[in-house]
Amino acid sequence: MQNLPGFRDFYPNDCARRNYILATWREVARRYGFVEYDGPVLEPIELYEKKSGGELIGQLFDFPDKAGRHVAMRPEMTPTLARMVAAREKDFKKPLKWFCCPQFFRYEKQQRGRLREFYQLNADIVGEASFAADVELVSLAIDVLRGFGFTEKDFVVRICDRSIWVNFFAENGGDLRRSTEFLRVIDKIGREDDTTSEAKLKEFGIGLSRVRDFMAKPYADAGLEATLRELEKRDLAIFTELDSAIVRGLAYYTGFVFEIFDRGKRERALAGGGRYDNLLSLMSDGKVSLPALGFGMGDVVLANLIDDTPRAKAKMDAWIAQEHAADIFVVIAKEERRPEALAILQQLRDAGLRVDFPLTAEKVGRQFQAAGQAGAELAVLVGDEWPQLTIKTLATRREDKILHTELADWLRNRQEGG
RNA sequence: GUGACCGUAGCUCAAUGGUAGAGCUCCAGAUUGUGGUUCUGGCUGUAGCGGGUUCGAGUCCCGUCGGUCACCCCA
Repeated sequence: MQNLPGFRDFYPNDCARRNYILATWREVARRYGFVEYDGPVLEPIELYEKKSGGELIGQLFDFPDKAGRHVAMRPEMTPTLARMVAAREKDFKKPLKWFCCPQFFRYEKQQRGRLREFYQLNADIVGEASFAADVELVSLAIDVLRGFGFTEKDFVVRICDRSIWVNFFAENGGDLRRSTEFLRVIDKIGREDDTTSEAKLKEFGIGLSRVRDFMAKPYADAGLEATLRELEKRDLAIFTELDSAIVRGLAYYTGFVFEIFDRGKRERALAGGGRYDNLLSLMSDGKVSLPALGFGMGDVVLANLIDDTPRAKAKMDAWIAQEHAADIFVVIAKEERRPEALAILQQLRDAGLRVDFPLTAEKVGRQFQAAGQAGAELAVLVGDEWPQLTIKTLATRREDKILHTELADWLRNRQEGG
């Protein structure tokens, strides 16, 4: 039996890679004062129909459950977050700084950087309308990537504000009721050929050349200017670029938006997000109205970029080696001493050390080989000299002989000595 | 969902339509109480699956499943 397309088996090394990514996400998010939350993996389909309907539904893993409820595997977190916040909004001091590392499911044809199952860091700030929240969120996204060992040479954050396009639209005689439609056309300009874009823009009475001119000159409204200045104060401006072409495909974004790309342009977007000040009100039928913003960063593209970037790869490999390494390997040199060796083993494990040993009788040479493969620092050899032990430091091959009753003290001294 | 290319050992890959191979990994020995190197030997295949053409198919054709890439979409 093969696994389903777009779904992954996580063998120990794959699992370690995933854990590294999740651990780094969590570590940086906590450094920023974000707290972790989570919700159900399975939701009623209505939750996702509410926000946009139509196309989104086609990419859901959805099915009837045994009671006939129409349910869907979660494809994103925002609707769940909106429901959770709406239900107990008054229990939490604003602004909320919440993050989550959920596994998502989307029925799409997989290719590089896109599977049917993936993890995504989601970080959201709810209840703060000021640009300071925009800066905090982008800063978190940048520092997460720095946490993986990336620098400004590896990625760039392209930022924009949808309001500059809404203003442009109004100044060019556009009907503001159709501004969302207009933004969708702008979003696609880079991906569609010019004749298609030209034709679409004609519906709004705007020429492609005028749009191109607007994109070409650096422009920022007052809010975006403030955001950029603040990023400079945090020394994070080197990671960012103003880019009028970033408007994001989703209809619900209301202002500040950003996307993060690798400089080599080999991968899909690493992350994307923005402000969605009206979404909570929409999702809660007007019950709760709070400004909000957030971003998502997926593990698949991120892992590709880590593999492509030697500095980041080395950092990950070091973490994994550390995570998997045993502290001590107990070598049973005389099988008759196995009971004594097991007592030592238990004593060491009780002390919180990671200790491995041969489950069945093995040649000493093979045991040392296993010790090396386990990444152990020390081998504790139990054999003929009992009650004396031989402790071998594997990296230096140095050997110390001590009484087994002195083992705990010996280890303590070694640790204190550095 | 549409299109292109690909599918041979656990992994990376060879072999004009003519008896399925190599490297790595793994296992064993050289070395009966001291590892990573080296040397020697060994295991592994329904050629993704199902049809067809042919004296003969890993090779050519069709279908199907899976993979990769592009389109689409990107919550």
